[in-house]
Amino acid sequence: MLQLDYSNPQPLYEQIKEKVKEMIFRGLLPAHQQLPSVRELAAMLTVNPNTIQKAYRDLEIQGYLYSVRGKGNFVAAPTQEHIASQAEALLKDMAVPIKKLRLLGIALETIQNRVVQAYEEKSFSGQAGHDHHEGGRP
Amino acid sequence: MLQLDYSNPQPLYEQIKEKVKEMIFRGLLPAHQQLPSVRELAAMLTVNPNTIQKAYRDLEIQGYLYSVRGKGNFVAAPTQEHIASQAEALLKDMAVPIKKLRLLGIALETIQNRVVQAYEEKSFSGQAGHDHHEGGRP
DNA sequence: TTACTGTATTAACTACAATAGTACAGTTGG
DNA sequence: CCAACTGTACTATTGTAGTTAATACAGTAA
Repeated sequence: MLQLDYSNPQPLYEQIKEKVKEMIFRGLLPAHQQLPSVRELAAMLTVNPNTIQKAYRDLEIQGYLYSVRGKGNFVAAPTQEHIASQAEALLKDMAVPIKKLRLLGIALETIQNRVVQAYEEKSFSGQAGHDHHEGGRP
Repeated sequence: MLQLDYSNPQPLYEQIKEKVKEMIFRGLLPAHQQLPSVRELAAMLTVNPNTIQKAYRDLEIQGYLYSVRGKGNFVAAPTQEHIASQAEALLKDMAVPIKKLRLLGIALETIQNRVVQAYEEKSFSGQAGHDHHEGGRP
């Protein structure tokens, strides 16, 4: 469901953020769905609760979650504005490699073909997990 | 000519590598052109010689430079194979944001429009304000 | 020889990522 | 109320990467 890669130089909390965002985008986590508690998810991933706390906090700041003291963390309702700003950031990211490719003398058509290819490709970490609701139980 | 950004979280040696690569791609540094010595460039950028050494070393490993003990560092002659592998890496980089954009529900056409836009844009590092519109499509 | 080149090594300092432990504040159900 | 859960905050410690610093060694050339 949420697998961490310790050989990845990317920080654990960044990996967690990515996974949660991806699950939200895929619709696996509907709006107002409660997330595992900081301590619970930390136990599931065998990382420190502080690491989860940082991931959740960042996601809250970025507008993906909202957190309620004493209750938990919940998926935020997506706004059109939020999606647009996320898309804009991603489109901007693409500009850098494109400009480098032009400097390398790569034709625009070549790039566009790969864009279509990437867009149509079955995406990364492909398997859909199943929903498993669970209460805390010692 | 080669300006470092200390507010950039990217390591100095990475910034230096990027700049040198860019100058090579732009043809400002022809093959076999001698680069500033490690100590000289370090003095120019007011950074430690070790930082320059690391940048040069990485560029040598990546095939951009060759270095001769006692003489200096020189721009390597570009090979078709080298360019192809660089291009492949950049194309691969583009795949990640594209897949995220699809998850966001962004249309392929929207992405492609921005690809064209980025490709045709003149500016890269530093210079802004010059909106030299060239070509364009009806 | 002298003065330049690249190269290697070690030490120290800083920042960040992560763990560990503790403490406090708010919610909820029995 | 109380116990058990939630989020939140803080300090201390470890490990690693980036950077500076200083020194040394090896090859080239005037």
